[in-house]
Amino acid sequence: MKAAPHGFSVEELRDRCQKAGLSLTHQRLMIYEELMKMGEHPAPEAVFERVKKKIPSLSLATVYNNIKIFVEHGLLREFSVHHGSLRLESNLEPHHHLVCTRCKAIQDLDESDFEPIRLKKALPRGFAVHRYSVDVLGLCKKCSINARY
Amino acid sequence: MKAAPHGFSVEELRDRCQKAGLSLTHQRLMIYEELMKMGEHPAPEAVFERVKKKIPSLSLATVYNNIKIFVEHGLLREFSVHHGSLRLESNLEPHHHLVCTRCKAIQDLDESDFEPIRLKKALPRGFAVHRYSVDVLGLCKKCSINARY
DNA sequence: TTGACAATTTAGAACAATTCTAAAATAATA
DNA sequence: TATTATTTTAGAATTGTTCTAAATTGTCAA
Repeated sequence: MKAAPHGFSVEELRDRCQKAGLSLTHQRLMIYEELMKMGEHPAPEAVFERVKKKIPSLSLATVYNNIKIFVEHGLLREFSVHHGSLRLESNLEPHHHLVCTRCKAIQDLDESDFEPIRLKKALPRGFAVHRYSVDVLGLCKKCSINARY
Repeated sequence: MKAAPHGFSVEELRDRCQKAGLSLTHQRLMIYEELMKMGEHPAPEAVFERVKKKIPSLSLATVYNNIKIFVEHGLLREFSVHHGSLRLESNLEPHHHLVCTRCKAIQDLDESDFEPIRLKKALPRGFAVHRYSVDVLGLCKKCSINARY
């Protein structure tokens, strides 16, 4: 559970914001810094609570706004592509997925299409592995064509 | 986008329900069949809309109920571990995840801990791969201990 | 086959996560 | 410093999901 020291310095962030036509507000900076500090795949609510201690006037909408902006500008990523609603899977055979990050389409890939997944190092003690799930992430044909507008 | 012919026949389903102490209602059967037919990683709402055409009195709660029951009994799976809220990722380095399906905890795993992911077959034409993401799914130490009560 | 009991369904309320809105505040830039 | 574009804010609105209690239906033993 070690926190990783990710992210840009204030100067680098200011630079990137400028290039992207984004104002560097106090809120934006504090949210960014907290996100980088937390490192534990936090939910927006958790970020809000932390930053609110430093900026009591902070609005939850501001946190959502900035998260969206950070993601759009590649400063941050979402853990999973399909956060919005539950997606179900009737295929119980071992398999993996081809996922378009733009249109969110999912396609199954046979497990046998892959070389076996192998770890070089041992996993944390006590973790009982049930299965591996590989997502091949990218843009489907349709979306890669539309991407260059 | 081919639909896969998953799932049990009515008789097999009746059998499994009986063994699990579940009634085999008309709604349950229709929801199950539709789920197996859809195959496209549907959301609950989409299942509801389809089955409602056959059973107009159907309630959305029934769909959610049955999905939960099917998942609990291993007749169905969730596409990705459901966190209920957006989870963020500040680590932009290539890496993978260790995920506990019970407590939903996520831990990063260095990409270098894995042998390279390799495909045996070509992916669908036109798909532009950005990255591979491996989830190692199972129970963390704490949860595997609590699991046997 | 029926009757009793348990399981399920239903509609709508409740809840949680997220987005929207419009006015007020702030940052960028000339 | 003034102007303009961007951002923040609070709260309302929306969406996805769960809860509730009454009505219905399925199961099983007699």
